[in-house]
Amino acid sequence: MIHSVDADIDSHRIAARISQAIHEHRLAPGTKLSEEEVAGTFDVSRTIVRAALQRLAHDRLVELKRNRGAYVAQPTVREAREVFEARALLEPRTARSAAERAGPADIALLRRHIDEEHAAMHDDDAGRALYLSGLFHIEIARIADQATIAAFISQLIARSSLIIALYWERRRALCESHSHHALLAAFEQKDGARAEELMTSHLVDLLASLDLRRPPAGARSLKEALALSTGRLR
Amino acid sequence: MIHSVDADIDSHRIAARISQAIHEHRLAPGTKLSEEEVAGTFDVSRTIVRAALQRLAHDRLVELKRNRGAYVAQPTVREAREVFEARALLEPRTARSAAERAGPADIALLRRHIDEEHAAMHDDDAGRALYLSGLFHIEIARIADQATIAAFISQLIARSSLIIALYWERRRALCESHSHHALLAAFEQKDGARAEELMTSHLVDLLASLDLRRPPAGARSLKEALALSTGRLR
DNA sequence: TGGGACAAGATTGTATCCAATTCTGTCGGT
DNA sequence: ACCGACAGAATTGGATACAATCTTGTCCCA
Repeated sequence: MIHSVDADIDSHRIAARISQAIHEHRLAPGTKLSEEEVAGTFDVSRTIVRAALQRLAHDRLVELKRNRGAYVAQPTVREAREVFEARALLEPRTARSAAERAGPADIALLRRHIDEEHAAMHDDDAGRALYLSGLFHIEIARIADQATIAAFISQLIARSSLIIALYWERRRALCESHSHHALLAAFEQKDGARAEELMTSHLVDLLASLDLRRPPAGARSLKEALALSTGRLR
Repeated sequence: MIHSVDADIDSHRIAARISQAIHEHRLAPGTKLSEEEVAGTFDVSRTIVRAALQRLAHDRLVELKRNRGAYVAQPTVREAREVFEARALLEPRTARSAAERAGPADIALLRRHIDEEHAAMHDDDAGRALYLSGLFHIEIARIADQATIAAFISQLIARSSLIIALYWERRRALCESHSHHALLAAFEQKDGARAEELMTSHLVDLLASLDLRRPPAGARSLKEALALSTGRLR
């Protein structure tokens, strides 16, 4: 599962931790990631942190502004559409082939993911639920045994997490577990065609649950966040 | 075209140069990229080079071996299949939407690419022809106006270049320009469906022109290269 | 002659240092 | 009171120095 990467061990670990924090919505889009602060948190030198931030920047999870530091990315509306466009090309066919290949162990694993997702939901830990929901998709790519595509999907799902943080319409119920259950059923029956359809509509639903009209909803800088939350200033 | 990246300017430039060299088959798979050597070549410090190599490693163009340096990647047979699998998911639909969106300027640009490709071919500069042939695909993704997908395709094409270096069967004529001409015709007629079909079969042809049975054809290390080229060792 | 141990050299990994740029707060002018 | 200029502080960018690891060559012994 964890294929030991021969590249920078620590920077990999730090990038993974930050990535997970973003995924769980514990780091909001726009948050500044000061090199020294991160270095202090993980007790390494800035050199390592810089490598980690570069890696995250390459995955579009953070944006590096020259001489100004690293910030958790804030996908634009356009980027949001592009991410879901890419997912629409990759995930349905991948789900199909995963459904056709899935063995009992794979299905058990997926079921465990869904259960954990439920548990997190019940604990009102929406962040963790979102993270697990992402893992579900990544797991499917892994089952399809396509590491290259899985890497792409991982990146897209991480970015989706940011998009959800910015654009999710609270009004609409997201209710991912329903779609995931349906997908699991298709997997159990090795019904690739149905898995492909379900994944397609799942992605459509997800996109539909976003409000991609004008405004990037979330707090992007502390200043702006306060300005917005307190109504007009003064 | 060149949207000024706010991240490391020099490291971006160096990564691009190395990437192009790989693309043009001027750097063979397995070649070691010594930090100091690269640093000397571009007259910068190792710091910059390390950033560039990390970037290339993220794109799977080089492999970073801990404490042992950076080497031009040598995709396995499995990776080769995966890359073309991913291309098969992304490129046809992208070609379709590009064909439907392409304006006269886009078509002129594509035609210029094909012409340059011909010229390179005529000059017997197979490396440059291959590079331009890759640019043709990337240009299509750009026309489709999907930056995210375009980035994925760019990476896949770069890796394809390595795959071709390792697995291309010289016997079979590659004759990319023929396929590219046909695609261009579909673009001129704004025939998205046809463009999608043509791209699919183009990719199938490309994959078919490779010899993905056992052996990774190219020279991977100097030692092994000599061992192979001189027959049995003394 | 072949193989293993050891030492010197070379290369990468990380930390630290200094320069360059940006940010912040203050001052002075209008 | 508002705006711009300027100085100091803080932060990032890049180079260098040192430590850790690997490679290479030699020597000794079986």
